[in-house]
Amino acid sequence: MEVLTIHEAAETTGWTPRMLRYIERIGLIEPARTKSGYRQYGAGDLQRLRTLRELLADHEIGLGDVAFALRLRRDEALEGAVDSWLEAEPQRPEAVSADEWLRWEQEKHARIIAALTTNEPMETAA
Amino acid sequence: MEVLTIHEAAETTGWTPRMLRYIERIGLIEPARTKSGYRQYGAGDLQRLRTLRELLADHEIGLGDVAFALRLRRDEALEGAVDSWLEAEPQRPEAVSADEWLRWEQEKHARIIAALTTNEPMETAA
DNA sequence: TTAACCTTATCAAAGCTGTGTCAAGGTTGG
DNA sequence: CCAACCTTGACACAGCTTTGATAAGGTTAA
Repeated sequence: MEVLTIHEAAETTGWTPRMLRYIERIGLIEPARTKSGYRQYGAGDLQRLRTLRELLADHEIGLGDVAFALRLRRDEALEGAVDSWLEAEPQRPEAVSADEWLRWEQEKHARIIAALTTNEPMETAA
Repeated sequence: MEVLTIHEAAETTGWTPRMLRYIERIGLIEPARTKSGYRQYGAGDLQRLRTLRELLADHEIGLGDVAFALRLRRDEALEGAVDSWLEAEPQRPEAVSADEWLRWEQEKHARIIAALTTNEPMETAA
């Protein structure tokens, strides 16, 4: 047996067919299709569906959260913007003047751009 | 003028006081407090409130999304788990046997751990 | 060929998010 | 001391997310 239909995949992973379609729609797992459009879940898809369940349960997060993490990873501009915003976090308000903060902000952007163009630490190629 | 009250902060940032409390409750911006509990918004808080508005508008994301990104950044176990799950993404199902996939999975964890303990590319210290 | 699948689309309900408003009470500055 | 703030908590509502059910129709394998 090479690939499973949506009902079979649902059976072996604990999701419902409905949810498998939903998970696909939000971009998390997009199985191959037959010529006529039937979904074909391969071994990798099944494993990912199972680990997805664990991920959600273990950390009390939702599908939307994982979808957002995926979006972050695919949209570098977004990731940069979010990271950049979060970066300023640990500042205690009293500790900085508006001026210092602005300089920090500008340097931060520079740092992030530098990091983006310098680091490519984890190539996905085997 | 050093710090602003919640209504003043709302005024100058375009949020409502209600939303400022909400933003605090989801962990995004936690202003200092006076001894008696009044919120004190400093220059940094105000700047972050303004850039937060931009961030949401520019990228069509919600406060909950930013809150999740913050959670990712604070909970390394969560971040590792999510990244690890997303990592397997580009695989085409037909291309891998279950065996190969499992090995890939295991190596991936090793790679991620290695990366975590090796890279500390962006120190937040000035 | 036909039963048992699959597809997409739609209606629906439960729950969460984001936001307003109000109440009961504490703090503060003139 | 009191008007004008602030606090938390609650009720409420629109809109979105998550999930199920069902319908109308295409595909497939015995």
